[in-house]
Amino acid sequence: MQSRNLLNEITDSLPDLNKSEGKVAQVILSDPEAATQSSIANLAKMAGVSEPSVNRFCKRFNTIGFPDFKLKLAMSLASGIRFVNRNVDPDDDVTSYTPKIIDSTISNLALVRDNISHARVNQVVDNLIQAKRIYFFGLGASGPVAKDAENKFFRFNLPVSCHEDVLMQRMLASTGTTGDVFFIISHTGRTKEIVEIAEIARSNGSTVIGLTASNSPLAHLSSVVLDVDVPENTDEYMPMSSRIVHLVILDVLATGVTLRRGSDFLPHLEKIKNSLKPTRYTHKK
Amino acid sequence: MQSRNLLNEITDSLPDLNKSEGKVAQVILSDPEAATQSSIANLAKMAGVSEPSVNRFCKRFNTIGFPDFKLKLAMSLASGIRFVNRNVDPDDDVTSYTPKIIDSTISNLALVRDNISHARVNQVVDNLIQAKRIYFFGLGASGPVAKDAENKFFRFNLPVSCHEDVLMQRMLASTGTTGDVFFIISHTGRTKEIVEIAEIARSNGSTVIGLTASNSPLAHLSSVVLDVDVPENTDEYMPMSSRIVHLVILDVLATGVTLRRGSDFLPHLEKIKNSLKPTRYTHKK
DNA sequence: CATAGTTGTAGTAAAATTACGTAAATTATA
DNA sequence: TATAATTTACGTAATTTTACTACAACTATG
Repeated sequence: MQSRNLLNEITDSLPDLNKSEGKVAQVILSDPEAATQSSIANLAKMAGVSEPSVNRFCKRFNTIGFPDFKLKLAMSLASGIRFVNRNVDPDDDVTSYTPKIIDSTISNLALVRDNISHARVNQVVDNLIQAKRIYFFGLGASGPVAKDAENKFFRFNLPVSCHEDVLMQRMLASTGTTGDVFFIISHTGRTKEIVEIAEIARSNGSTVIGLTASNSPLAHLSSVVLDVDVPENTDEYMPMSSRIVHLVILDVLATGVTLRRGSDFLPHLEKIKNSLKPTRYTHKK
Repeated sequence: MQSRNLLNEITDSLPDLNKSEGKVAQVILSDPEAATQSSIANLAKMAGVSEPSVNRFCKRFNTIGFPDFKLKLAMSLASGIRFVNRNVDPDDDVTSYTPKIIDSTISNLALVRDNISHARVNQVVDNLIQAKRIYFFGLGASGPVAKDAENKFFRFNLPVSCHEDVLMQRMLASTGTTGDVFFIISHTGRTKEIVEIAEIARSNGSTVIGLTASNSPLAHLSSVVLDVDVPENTDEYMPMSSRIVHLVILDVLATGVTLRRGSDFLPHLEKIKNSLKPTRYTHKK
């Protein structure tokens, strides 16, 4: 599959490689940038193997040959995945931490793009369209995400609301019925309150959609899970970018709903857009 | 500069190219993907020029030669910029609109990464650290962004608050003084209410930081502007991704503040993190 | 008509790939 | 457990492809 990242593929298949291929992998992984610049002869020397070994190594990863391999490698690097491990350093200055943070966000988005289950997305869109009511729940950092979701989805003339208060959430969950959709957003999927609320909602026959970490308690409880495994921020300096990923997934869902509604629905969106015009200063020429 | 995108560079320098170089550019721009795959001989034939012409073309763009050029080109493609014009289509299905939306977000982030003013970021970090009080203001879609910012910055022991209510905003702005920072988030920078509020704040000697579109009324009024020009969503199906960009910029600022605080401050962040532990189900082995 | 700039031809150098043979490792067998 | 048989891994050398350089011819411009 073209979709996955070449660098990851190499790392993953590291145990399956034989001796000389292993050496090649080592050299490439230790400095992928350099690898994209070097010739096959040079790389062979670096790894202490023959040129054909390098060539065979390349072909193992579904590339035509060495030049094609370098190309794919360069693309992997550019697609941002490389920055996964480039953490912010205590003595970084603006010029270095700014791109690092943006790149790490980009890299997380790229990961989601390549791994998200399209079937699940479709299923969630189905659920949202057919819902009698939709509740977006989130706590802490997911609170603003839930609010943003409300802001997006009310445009569809769907009965949406958003709650950040555990008591409200609990009450609503316990009065929900079949046809109600509880869309629960949680980075960890382990917050006790939120998990309990999901439980209550399910027990009343409501649909629970979890936008959360896979294999978390919330994920197991959900009717449909959109699982997002953004690497934990072990580094104190790295911001949590699961919020961003969650927001973008909500964008995807909103787009799915819009498309499903068909073009008849566009005038309605237009109307909402226009309603804001009088609140704005017009553009000057 | 290495930072800019090769495809853009080619497009921009299109008028300055001579005849044969122009032909080469045409062929490459018409199908950059193909260009990265083809040999110099093939590309020369495609463009109807000689091989050295292609080679000269490559060198014009600060590349060592054709292979290096292909590499850089491949990287440009991978960095996501290509998707700028790939809009969602009414008959797209999940498998096509999902990557389109994520890619367009990525592309916007990449743009910001390459164009954001580091000096301004620094200046804003300065302002935030020295602030007596910080207010985050946003309306509509920027409301959740402001809330997210509050969620981030309260961790720094800074006196932050967040307001989405125009009346509150107006009152706070009018009672602000020197040393107060009003951080105003607005996609358009043209919402009358928000612009007026910025005006009031400035007139009282407060610092106004605008996270908004360049050349907008709000941008002109601000003490410091972080300008973000995410392409307008002319397409009905495309979600507005300036929110995302705003959030990531706030991540950058938060990181800036953390770093400026120095390592003495890390235990404090750790404490906040730990305070959430009892609310979570622990990970099972 | 001269000169700077542009383009192509032909030769050369470099790089990558293939084919093949030897060595190592694995498995089977005595 | 030793050894033969077979597979797999690896490198050498030749071949082919690819890219680059030097130079010559052409074009346009003053």
